[in-house]
Amino acid sequence: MAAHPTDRLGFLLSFRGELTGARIRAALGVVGLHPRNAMTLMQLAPGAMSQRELAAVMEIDPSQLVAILNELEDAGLAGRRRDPADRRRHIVEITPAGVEALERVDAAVGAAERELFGDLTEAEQVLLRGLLDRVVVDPADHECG
Amino acid sequence: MAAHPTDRLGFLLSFRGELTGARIRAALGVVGLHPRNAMTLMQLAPGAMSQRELAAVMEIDPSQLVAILNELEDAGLAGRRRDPADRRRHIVEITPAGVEALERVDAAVGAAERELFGDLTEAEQVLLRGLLDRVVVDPADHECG
DNA sequence: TATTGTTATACTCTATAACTATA
DNA sequence: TATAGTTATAGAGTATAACAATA
Repeated sequence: MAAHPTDRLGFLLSFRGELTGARIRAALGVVGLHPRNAMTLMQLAPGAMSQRELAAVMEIDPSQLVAILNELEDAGLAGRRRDPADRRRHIVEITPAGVEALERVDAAVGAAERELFGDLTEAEQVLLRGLLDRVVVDPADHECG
Repeated sequence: MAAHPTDRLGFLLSFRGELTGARIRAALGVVGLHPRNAMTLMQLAPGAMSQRELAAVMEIDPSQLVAILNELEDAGLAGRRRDPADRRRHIVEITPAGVEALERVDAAVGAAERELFGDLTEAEQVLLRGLLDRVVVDPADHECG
């Protein structure tokens, strides 16, 4: 007992995840975009959707999405238009300039991943993915005291 | 190209790490302590040290440590005393009550880890630890834009 | 003059609730 | 009355700089 943080697998995963996240966010920012704005662009790439859907997918509050989309719109990387079927809704879509920016972001993230996982063989990366997928993370019923 | 976030190993590690961290923090809070206060107690368990050393070990600013130690001291879980050799220094040490609290925290973190990694065999947990240790996370020279 | 711990300040993030316009 | 988006406000967290005591 009395295990030091660094001896525990939970802390190791948490800390490595944190640092990996920081490295990925640095890559996301390559175009001069705030990391969360780049993430939003990624979510929009497959196709347009309403703000509410987008907020649900990204698991953020709709009110936070407003500022993100304002910035993306000001930068000409995404656009909002009213849904004719329900004029309360905004349909959000990525612009051609947004697609271009996203390509550069994708390349930077790919490079970051090659750096992060470069010491692992392809097989080991598959193994790591498989193990991570089996870590039980159900955020429910564990509020932080 | 144009890989969706969830397809990328970097995002997977980052997100799992995030959720694992949340679960661990919930466990750290079991005694009613703020997670970072419990972390501080963990660092103090092996032996006393100065505030500056403690801040260095925990990689936080010394000014942030002040509030943490105030709370731990108010709760009777840690104590500060002047270093006779250099009266500028505070020597920080865990109290018997702090050790007791830490035992309960340790038990809760252990339980959280059994939950998180319960689907993995011992061998797989060792494997996961080995793979995580080989992820290259050198935070230097990658500022977030 | 440099160092230890402390205080004060400002900035970012996030969470919440009110507000508008449409339905 | 309920829903989509927006705005405003407050709280936590963090980073920085100024400060007092000691070396």
